[in-house]
Amino acid sequence: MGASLKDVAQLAGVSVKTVSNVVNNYPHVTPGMRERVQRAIDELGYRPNLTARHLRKGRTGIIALAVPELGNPYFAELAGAVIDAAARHDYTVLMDHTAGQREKEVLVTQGFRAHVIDGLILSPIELETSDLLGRRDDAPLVLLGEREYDAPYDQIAIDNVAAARTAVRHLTGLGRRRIAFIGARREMARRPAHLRLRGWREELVEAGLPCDEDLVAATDGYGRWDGAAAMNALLDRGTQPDAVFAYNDLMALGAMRALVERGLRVPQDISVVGFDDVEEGRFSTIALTTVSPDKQAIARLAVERVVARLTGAPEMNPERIQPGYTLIARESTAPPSA
Amino acid sequence: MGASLKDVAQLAGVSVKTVSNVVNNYPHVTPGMRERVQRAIDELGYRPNLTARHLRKGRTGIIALAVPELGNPYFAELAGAVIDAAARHDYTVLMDHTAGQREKEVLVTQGFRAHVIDGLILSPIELETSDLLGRRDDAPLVLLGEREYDAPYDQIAIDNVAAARTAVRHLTGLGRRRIAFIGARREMARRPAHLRLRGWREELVEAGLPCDEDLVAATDGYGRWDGAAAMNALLDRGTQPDAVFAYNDLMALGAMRALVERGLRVPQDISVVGFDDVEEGRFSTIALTTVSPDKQAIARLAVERVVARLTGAPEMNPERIQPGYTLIARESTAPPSA
DNA sequence: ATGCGGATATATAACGTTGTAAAACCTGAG
DNA sequence: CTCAGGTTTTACAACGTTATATATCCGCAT
Repeated sequence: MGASLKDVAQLAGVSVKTVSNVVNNYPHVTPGMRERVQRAIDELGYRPNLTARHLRKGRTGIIALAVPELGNPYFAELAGAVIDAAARHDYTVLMDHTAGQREKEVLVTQGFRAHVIDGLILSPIELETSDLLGRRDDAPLVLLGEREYDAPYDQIAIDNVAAARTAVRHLTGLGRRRIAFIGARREMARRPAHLRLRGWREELVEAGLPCDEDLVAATDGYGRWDGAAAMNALLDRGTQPDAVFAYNDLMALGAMRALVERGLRVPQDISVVGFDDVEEGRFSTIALTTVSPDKQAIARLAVERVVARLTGAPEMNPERIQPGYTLIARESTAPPSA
Repeated sequence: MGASLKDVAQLAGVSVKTVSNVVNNYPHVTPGMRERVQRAIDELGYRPNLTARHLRKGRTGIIALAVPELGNPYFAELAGAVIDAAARHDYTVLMDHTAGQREKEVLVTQGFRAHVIDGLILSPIELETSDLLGRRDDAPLVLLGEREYDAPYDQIAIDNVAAARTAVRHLTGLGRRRIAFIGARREMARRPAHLRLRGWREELVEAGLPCDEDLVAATDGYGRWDGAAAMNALLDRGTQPDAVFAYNDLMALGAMRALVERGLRVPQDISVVGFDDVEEGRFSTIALTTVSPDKQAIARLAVERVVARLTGAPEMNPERIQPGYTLIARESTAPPSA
């Protein structure tokens, strides 16, 4: 197995601590000594055992990032950004996925991998506020995503209601009048927690346009397939929308695919707007109009927040931070063809 | 901070080891004792310190997975599969990405996070065989992906040459005659390492069709944008292919987008085949024909291999394992329109 | 010479866990 | 009442580090 400090010390004929001092280049070490020890280190190919260091220091330098599903490119892209941001602070990221199951989310919340992670960034889906209160683990926790929680933790998310309203306003501005919403999960269809749905509703009400339940298509999951199924369901039941606002890009893409299969033209017959600005939407045959949250900022802020609590200001007041977003109009939206 | 075994022992009035025995439910513990200790555990909210356990046992239960880029859905989907496979063996996955840079790949190879990971699954891009020889770290290493290495490590990859030939044969079978290849990295264009390129060439030669350099479009990266750029370059320089075989789905999708923008019809004017079977391709407006490697099998085999070396058979002979693949014909390929 | 102070090296004790070996405790047979 | 034989519990050491406090060294002023 790998050599330890002791082995190096023995070979160099010095004390263990001296080797440690060299390894961590502690200032007060004679150049001669430093070289002698270094030679032994090289000869044995010594590499410090981080596990031991972790135990001694009580810190591991690892942050966990728990997302529902890596297969969703939004989370994959976000994960990449988080890994980079963490690296800038010398932290490593341990990935986990919850499949959007409440049970797993709770598990992650309650000291998952106790003591091996210094902090946790979680993007929950089913988690409830009550699950958060009475949390025992004391590792800093930052929440991401669409849900808002009444709990003392940092939450980083764009203003989903406003963003959704911007998307819908884009459609109404184009002259669309029957705007459907795709992606309310069945169980939550009428819960206020669904911010994007709320934004859709608010904007339509304000514009004096219909926003009845008929225009809302529930889904089971958040994937392309769910989007396609919801779109088909909507059309099958006779709803005739002239535009669709989807909960996310994946569902929007699925919906577009369903529309094309039925011979409907996007954007002329039905315009489509997504949410997330996943790269895939940019390169889709019909490029997708979407709401683009600032993923870099989200990742950066989340990491900074965790790191700040870890180094120095643990009792900092929890905040709700709202990074920016932009609406990116592409090919999937246009005025109705006369 | 969290309570330790010592705290629990003190509260329960027993020895530290007894508490440890209860925690690990060691058989020889009196029911009464067990209950008394359990009560103390609950009262203090004790959670075992995994770091200490790791140090003691010399194992962490963590395997690292290093991929070039999480933003590429192929790797994201693969990562998901690896995480699941690892979970089945009670291992956790630490993600890292190398951005496809040789330097980072080498770093990962040489005992990255020494001693905190038990094993490593790496999907290299630029890594050379020489980087692998003389590796000092003794954590099991499994290599994934298109490159083949002459080094004593397990390698898991589908038969890329055969798979590429299958893809090309599909095109020739459809009556396509000028089949371009997109995605040879500039530096490697003529290296034998590029298995998919080799397959393309072999199949064309055997079919007596042209496979000159003019039909090969080099790229810098592996993304959608690179695919689009390569496609445009190909057409700009006057090459007139009637089909394109792309190194991966992302590039194929980018190429399709470029073709549509130029007013060319897919599949009629130019047919397109990708590689990876990323979900995105299935839902693309023009569903993408592709080679589908068995990702579940790849993930499962990689994890099993690592775990096997970790538990029991460390000196097992390194093997090259080839999981299966299928060609999935969808809408992006068809016979030329007369 | 003697002593002082700063720089360099060391011995020892933790961090929280588990393996080992030995101690304490039972039970029932002689 | 004693002791063998088993079960249950304990003390102690170790995993590889680093912090603390202590020891050693050196040059230089007294």
